[in-house]
Amino acid sequence: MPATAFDIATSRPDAAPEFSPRQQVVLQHALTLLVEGGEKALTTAGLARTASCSKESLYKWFGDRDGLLAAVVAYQASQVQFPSEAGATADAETFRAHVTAFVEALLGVLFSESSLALNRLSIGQSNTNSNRLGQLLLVRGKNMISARARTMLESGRRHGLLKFDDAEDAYQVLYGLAIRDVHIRLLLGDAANAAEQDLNSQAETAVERFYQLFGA
Amino acid sequence: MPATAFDIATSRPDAAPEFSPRQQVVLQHALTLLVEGGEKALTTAGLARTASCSKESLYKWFGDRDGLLAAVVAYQASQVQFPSEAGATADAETFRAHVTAFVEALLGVLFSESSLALNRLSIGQSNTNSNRLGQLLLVRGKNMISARARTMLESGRRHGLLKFDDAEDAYQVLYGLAIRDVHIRLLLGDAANAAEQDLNSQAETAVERFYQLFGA
DNA sequence: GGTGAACCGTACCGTACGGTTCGGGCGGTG
DNA sequence: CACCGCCCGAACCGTACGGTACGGTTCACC
Repeated sequence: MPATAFDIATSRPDAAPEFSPRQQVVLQHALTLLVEGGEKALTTAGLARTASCSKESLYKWFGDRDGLLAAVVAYQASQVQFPSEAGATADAETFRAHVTAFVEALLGVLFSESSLALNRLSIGQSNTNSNRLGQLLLVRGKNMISARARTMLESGRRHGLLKFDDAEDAYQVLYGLAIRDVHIRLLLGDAANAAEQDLNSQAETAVERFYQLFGA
Repeated sequence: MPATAFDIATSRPDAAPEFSPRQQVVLQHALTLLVEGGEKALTTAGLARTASCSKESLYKWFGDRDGLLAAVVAYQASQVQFPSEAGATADAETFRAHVTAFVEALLGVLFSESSLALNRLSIGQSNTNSNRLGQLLLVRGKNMISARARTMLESGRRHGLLKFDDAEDAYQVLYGLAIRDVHIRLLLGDAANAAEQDLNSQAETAVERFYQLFGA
């Protein structure tokens, strides 16, 4: 029994499921279908036709439809990469620039069509299946990012650039200042306005306010 | 043709669809089914059985299943009531208390099981049906609340208690400070931790930070 | 008492989709 | 060449659900 849904859900978050190239191509097709038409558009027959594979292979690789959905989530999560923080706490200037870059990358990920599609999918399934998808997205997505953010903020605190008691709390404020209600509006199908599409200036404004609250 | 889905979607947001008492009972049953089991749990046959009505009546009242979903959204939106702001800008103390109460009410609504269920439903449908549900939720829910908030904040500015350029921008910051990532986590099926369930203290912290940024 | 509207309960139909099975093609290996 | 594993394409099955039709009941009104 190869990489089935069960393995994905229970494996360590940092252990990549290592889909074969062929499987990754299929998962990319599945993701495209999801982005275009939502969950209803991702049928096993439709995916088999689009990806030129047989339904038999889909069931062999992913177990069942839920396993396929979980695999899509895991696959896209593995595609997301954040800029590394190679010693970016040199001085106040570069640290703040680094924080801004982090926020901009966060906005870029959360507002991307693929992320929105998978969030929509997971949210739609969150009260069924013992909520495997939602947990998967939280563990492989949000928690990874939040961990990265906390270490970054704590590094700033150690260098006397920031002041806060709880890094998680500080990160949540930064998140709120940056995202506001844009994420939920996009999830509901609303369109971002011009200002909200300028991720760089959005990030700078958020960081500016964050420093007003937590700057040393 | 009575209050069909089409009427609901195109009618003015402030024109209540005026469901009959019998229909409201049925819609309440539908909402309960949604809260308990998500969209999949709301089948026409299941609702007819639960609410002791006939499918024929459902289709007569609401047109089709989409119309039923839209009616549930409209019904629950009409149930949400915010505390009135009867001259609450008397002095700085009571105004700030009023802002805090508003934020607490906002948290209470957004984190309620019915609101979460309807947001999940609308988000899950947001890339189908020309996105009627999402727009409905935005217009009847978020926009109403945001309008209330803006007038409140502008009243505070007129009285010299707050300082900002754009009321919408200020409200978004207040929203972000209060909600952070809790909403999306709850939508994904995560549970709120102890601190996040204390809506009052959450609201006070958010307002405290909001005043640091926008207090006069 | 008669009439008609509203409604309930149930049976029914068509379809879409998840999941299985089968025949056949293709490439590697002894 | 024979065998075998992997896979494609297509046909097939069972079921769940949206939507419709119909007989029977209640009740208001004349």
